[in-house]
Amino acid sequence: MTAEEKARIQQEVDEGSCEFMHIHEEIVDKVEKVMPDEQQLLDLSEFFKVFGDSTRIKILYVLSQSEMCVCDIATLLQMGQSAISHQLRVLKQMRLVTFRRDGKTVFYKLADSHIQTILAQGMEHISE
Amino acid sequence: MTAEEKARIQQEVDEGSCEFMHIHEEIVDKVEKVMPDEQQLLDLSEFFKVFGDSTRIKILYVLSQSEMCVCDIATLLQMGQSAISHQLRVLKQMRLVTFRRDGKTVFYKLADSHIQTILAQGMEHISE
DNA sequence: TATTCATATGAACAAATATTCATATGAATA
DNA sequence: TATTCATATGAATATTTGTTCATATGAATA
Repeated sequence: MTAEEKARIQQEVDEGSCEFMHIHEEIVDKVEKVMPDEQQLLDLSEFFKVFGDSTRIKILYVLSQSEMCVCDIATLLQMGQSAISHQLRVLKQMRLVTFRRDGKTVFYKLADSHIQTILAQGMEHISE
Repeated sequence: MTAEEKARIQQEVDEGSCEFMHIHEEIVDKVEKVMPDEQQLLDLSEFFKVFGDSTRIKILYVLSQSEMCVCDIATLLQMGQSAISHQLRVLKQMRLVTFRRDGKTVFYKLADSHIQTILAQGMEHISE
């Protein structure tokens, strides 16, 4: 057992989480080696967080059917323009939607095909 | 314009969201016809909500590498056993993980291949 | 260039949620 | 069957997050 491992185990004991003997070292060591950056997993959860709100899911769904403007979305969802606009900002920041301007109107659409794939996989999962 | 449409538009005006003229009726009507149940979209957002937390994403990630017990996960994530256990319950309820018992130990693993697909698509998206 | 109007934004409030601490549960085994 | 120990759970707290209201912005056009 390396010094690093000892330190790790001591930390667990300090935290009161797990005792020594029943940790499966082979598994822990193996997986530890392939863990992505903390930051990458954080980004990943931030990305999925965007899908985890019913308003945003509805927006993504309607945009999967057709490009449309803020007011079309507000109408379909029966919600206020401001709420939609706030959520569109979140979707833009996470690059889930893009937009084009046409006169005074801004048309939004899904950014890329990953979004469709993820929505479809989610639909499959909950339909099982 | 049908009575139903008029009612809808009146509602928007009441809500102060959108004025009358700039709604694109063809789009709204077309998409309205294919909207899934409110409940289905709600379930979908609840499903994705589970991916939207860094602790749960880390759990899903480590389980994508190997089946393992609660304490292995707590060790890898450097978190308390209780926190992991609470999150595993969420993951179980949403059928993202399953488990088997072996003596006093409970081994968890990912429930099905959708989970892997969704994780992979998410990784691709944030890596672009 | 003054006005209009679709969209965006800031602040405030309400609601949801993750972690910790303390403790319960319940399967294995002494 | 009494004990052990991995895991689960309830309550409390702190933080995050979504919506509303009021207002700003800024592109089109009169």
